[in-house]
Amino acid sequence: MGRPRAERRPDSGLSPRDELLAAAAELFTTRGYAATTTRAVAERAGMRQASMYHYVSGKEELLAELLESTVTPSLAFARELLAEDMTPAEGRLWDLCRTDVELLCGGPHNLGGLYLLPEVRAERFAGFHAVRAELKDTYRQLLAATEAGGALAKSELDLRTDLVFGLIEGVILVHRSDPDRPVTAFAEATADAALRIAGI
Amino acid sequence: MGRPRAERRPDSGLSPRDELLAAAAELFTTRGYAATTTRAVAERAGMRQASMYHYVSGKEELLAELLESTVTPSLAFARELLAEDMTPAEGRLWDLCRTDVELLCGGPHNLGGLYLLPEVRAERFAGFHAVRAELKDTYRQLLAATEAGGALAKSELDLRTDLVFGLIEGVILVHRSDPDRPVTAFAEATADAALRIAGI
DNA sequence: ATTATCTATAGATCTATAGATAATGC
DNA sequence: ATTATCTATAGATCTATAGATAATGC
Repeated sequence: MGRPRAERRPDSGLSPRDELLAAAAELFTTRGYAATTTRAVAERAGMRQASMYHYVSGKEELLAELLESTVTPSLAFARELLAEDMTPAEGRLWDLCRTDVELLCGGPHNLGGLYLLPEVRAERFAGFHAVRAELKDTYRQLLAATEAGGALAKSELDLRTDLVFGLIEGVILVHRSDPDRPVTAFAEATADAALRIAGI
Repeated sequence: MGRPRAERRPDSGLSPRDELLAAAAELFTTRGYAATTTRAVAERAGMRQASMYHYVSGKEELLAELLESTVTPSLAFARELLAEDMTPAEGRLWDLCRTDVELLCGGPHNLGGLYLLPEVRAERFAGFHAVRAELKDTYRQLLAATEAGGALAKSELDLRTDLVFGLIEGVILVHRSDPDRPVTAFAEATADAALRIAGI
């Protein structure tokens, strides 16, 4: 109900809010955040610019929600893995790496690419940064639980964590310059590489 | 000569054009390209907004020039290394990785971070992409010249090149989240990691 | 009556040009 | 006379609000 839209389109199945999020995801990742106007987002979602404000307070809210949606599933999986303390840490770390690469490269738009936006550093997105820091800490803990990692001094452990985490996030850049690469094999190869960096 | 500036400042030693480039480098990397106004760039360079147009045609020209200045030195060094075909390729690859990490993390602003800007994909910056592709190809050739690399099938060689190159560029992200890390040790550790990924 | 949408627009930018001005050089 | 700079501004945005409208539900 409510006034009909000016331009009717086939039903996407998504709620208007989700249509806005999907439109924002595509535009933010391809054109950038600042370069994307509220009009562009609204129109791609099938409504007029002003109608967008019925669902969200503005662009910021869209970016904040998209950002969190990229890390939250990773963190959930990472925590599951961390809890399984009877399986060897090596295999769990490998699983985490593979899954993260698949999550980063899997979606329709390069959602991980949102993390590259300079605006993301703003205080407004502290929530995202907190979740990301937790995810990184899970990497550190898994690394420390491996046989090779258990022997490391703290500073060396931190360094390896940064290198492994950097490799995984660097995947966003690789994916950006070659979006059509088959994901599964690439995710496994990256996980292999991560373990080699970790010293396993 | 010419009319004096409205606000006098201590001489930086740089030409006005270079002051504009330096200002743009800082603002583009921290706030992003689209979010940076011509006024912000000009004013940080010590002149009024309109005066900027006496030196450059607009923001695009600044970004194009900054981008090329980040890869050109890398490529020059990479080519030197490629030519030294009596020294083992393993050591040369390590040198290239180390030097690139130092170039990416060394400067005053996170200049490598420019590469993360979504706007960089535009056709306008084809020159930069060409130079970057050449640099990546040098990585591939060095890798192929190593003992481990010589045995690889083409697709496997390409994959390892992507992983190594991804690790190096991923360093931009690591550097962004921790800009104060001592660069030299980090560059060496990253080069070590790159060789491990390469299978050496 | 409720509500999802629309149209219209005020106010705040931002870019790029036009034309004035304040130095130096000849 | 030359030139690096300035001030002023036209034209083109873009955001967010105000208020109208066209559906459905009761």
